[in-house]
Amino acid sequence: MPGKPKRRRSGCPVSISLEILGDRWSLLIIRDLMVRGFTTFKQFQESGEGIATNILADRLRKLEKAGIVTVEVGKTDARRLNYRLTEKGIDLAPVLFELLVWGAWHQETAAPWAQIVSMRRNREAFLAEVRRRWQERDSTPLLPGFSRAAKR
Amino acid sequence: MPGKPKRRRSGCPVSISLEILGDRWSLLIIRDLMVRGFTTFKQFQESGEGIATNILADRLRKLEKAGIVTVEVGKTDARRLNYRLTEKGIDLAPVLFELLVWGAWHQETAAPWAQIVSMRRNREAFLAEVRRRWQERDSTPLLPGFSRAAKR
DNA sequence: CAACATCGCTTGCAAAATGCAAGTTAAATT
DNA sequence: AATTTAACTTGCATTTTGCAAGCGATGTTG
Repeated sequence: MPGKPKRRRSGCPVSISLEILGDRWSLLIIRDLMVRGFTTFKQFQESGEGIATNILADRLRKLEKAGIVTVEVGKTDARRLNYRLTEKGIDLAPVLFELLVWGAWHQETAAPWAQIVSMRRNREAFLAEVRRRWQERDSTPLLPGFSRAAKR
Repeated sequence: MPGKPKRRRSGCPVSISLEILGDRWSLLIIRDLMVRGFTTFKQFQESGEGIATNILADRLRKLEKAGIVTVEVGKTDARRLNYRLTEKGIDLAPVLFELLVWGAWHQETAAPWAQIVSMRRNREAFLAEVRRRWQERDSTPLLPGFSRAAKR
């Protein structure tokens, strides 16, 4: 049952988390699922970050194997696959939240300052809202994209 | 002054954070600096995760350029370089905290369950303690290592 | 219902990052 | 003076990433 034992670097929880999430793309896909309301391959592809399709396919497969996302065939269009976060996936909200706050605080980003200050002040409310949306399958964007060529 | 403009994927704070931290090693080094009290190249090298020395050197350089760590020559031994987190670096504590909690919760790790429960309950106190230790240059380990061959 | 478009990939190949072992330099220790 | 130690660097093999093109199944259009 336990597939391949997959050699771990250590038993440290941080290290184990990073073996799944420690790359340039996985957490961005999760972000798109979490706060942008994306559900399809196409949307990730056009998210503005410029991920290659082979990498995207690979990451989605790995995230599914890791139990972070699920896929199901579209009801009305069988070509379309709908990706969705699992509970394990939505539990990454605090990680993404802290990454966002840290980046906005210490780097130059496109995020408006006032919004960051507000998010920091209302951390719990924000995270509750993220979870509520997930539970209710509400896929209206909670945060906007910040791509250089934001086609909106 | 702004060196090379370094093409960014987008202006999203999460994306920008991941351009610095999104790999398998950077956050582990930061973890070692933050809660294990490591300060030298040698210590990182022997941390049990098995990082190669060329990669370690590269990451330390990048983290320094990113303003996350500083280096200074040892007072008593001029061979020894002491690495230390900057304030920007210690501000990553919440990110690491959430990664640790998520990993311990959803994956099989070596972290004792009771300790995780306790950490979750006392998040603020824990983070305050991390910061206190940093300010006071207290480098006694706050959390243990979990390497398979933990030589302690 | 035939032609065309769209979705979610796969394939092939070049370029970059990573991993491994051995070597190097300057500073300490014996 | 010889040896050890710390912090790397170098060379090379392997792996991962990036880019462009192609492909099969499904859906839409005239």
